[in-house]
Amino acid sequence: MPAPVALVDCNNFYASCERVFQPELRGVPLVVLSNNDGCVIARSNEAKALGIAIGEPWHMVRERLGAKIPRMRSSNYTLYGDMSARVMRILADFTPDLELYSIDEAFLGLAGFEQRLETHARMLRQRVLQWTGIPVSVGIAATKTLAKVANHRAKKDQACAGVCVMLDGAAIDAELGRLPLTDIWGIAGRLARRLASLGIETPLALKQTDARFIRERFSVTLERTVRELQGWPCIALEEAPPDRKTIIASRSFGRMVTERREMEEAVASYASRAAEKMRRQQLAAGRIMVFVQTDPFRPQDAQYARERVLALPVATADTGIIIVAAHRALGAIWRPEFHYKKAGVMLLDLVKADRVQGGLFDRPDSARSQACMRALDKLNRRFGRDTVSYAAAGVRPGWSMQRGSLSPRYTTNWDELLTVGDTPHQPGRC
DNA sequence: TCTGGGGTCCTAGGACCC
DNA sequence: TCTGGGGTCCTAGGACCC
Repeated sequence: MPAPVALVDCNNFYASCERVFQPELRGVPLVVLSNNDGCVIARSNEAKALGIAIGEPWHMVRERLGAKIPRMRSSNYTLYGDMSARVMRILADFTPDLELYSIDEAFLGLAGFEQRLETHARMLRQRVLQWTGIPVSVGIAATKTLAKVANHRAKKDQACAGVCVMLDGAAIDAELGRLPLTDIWGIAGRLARRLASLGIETPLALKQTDARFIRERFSVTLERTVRELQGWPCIALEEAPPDRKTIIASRSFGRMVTERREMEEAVASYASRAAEKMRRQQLAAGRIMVFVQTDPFRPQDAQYARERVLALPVATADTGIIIVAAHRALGAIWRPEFHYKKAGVMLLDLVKADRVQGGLFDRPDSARSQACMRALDKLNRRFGRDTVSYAAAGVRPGWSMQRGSLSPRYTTNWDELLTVGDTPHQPGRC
């Protein structure tokens, strides 16, 4: 019998966070909106009852509900991150085996608590509510996938009062027979349709399917889901979060961008944000990708979407270099004739910074550092303001360079890269 | 001049998660 | 008029190199 695992999930997390500090939002329909107040990303129970869907455009909600329009808040990720950290610190008091799964969810290994699972869970729930004001639901089962199912039940079934321990075989099967396939972790619309076409229409039917058959017809991932439904843990608790493999900074624009200069500023700021995130995680990037796209919701406009990947000469966490490289990548895909709705910067091939044996700057007065600073100056002059500060660019000693330890495929020429500021755009050339 | 296999990289897209 | 952002994993064709 494997140790039980709990999934703790904050109810309507973003909406609940807003309510903690704004009591007038309690008990009324409330939605939290995405960037530019574009669409709904969180709903209170009262808003769910109005039939508002996640991802529904805000303007459509307003049109549809007219006088019954819910309260709304623009999203505030700083607040949510802070509240999340507070909740997670409390959870850590309830188990030594904690996996922070997302901003509002955590898995808890409960080895040693087998005899008092329910009371333990109720204490946890009570303390989180009392100390943070955030209501949570707790689902406990033999595997992560089943803990998700139990959590779902804890949320939906009033009788559970927020906690559901699901360890009894008959009770599990009854629940799995009731749910749609898409309520199972890892199964969305496409997979559910493919399964249904084989006569597998409920999680219970999936559980009773031969796992090897599933691996052959689908994938090893879905096979794991089957075994997890059967009660065999296949997805381990990951207490130390794995390092990120990519970091993205992107935004939809509030209005169409048509000027290259405007796009350059946007991309520079995304590059800078992505690099900051990366340095916070002690990582360095081997490649950078920049993408731009028009508005797919305007079919009457000419559509265009391109991305350009650029290998950096060495893996680096240096904001200045990232910005210069992003600028260069943008030059390769920019076409003046389109109206752009979105752009972004992705950092790829991330490696531990301490294994890089150096980002770019061995000494601030090295030739390369000087070249980079000149490139930054050029960018700043071009944009007419301090787009990139040296401090933000991380121009400082602390990384010593050792080319020999780096992958030989990072062969881009720095001198070429750093002249980006004044090379005119040449189609097809990067 | 013709033949071919294997490997990596780039670009693009799909499916899933929160 | 108004349609999110940040992730993971996988697939596939073509370019290019050896």
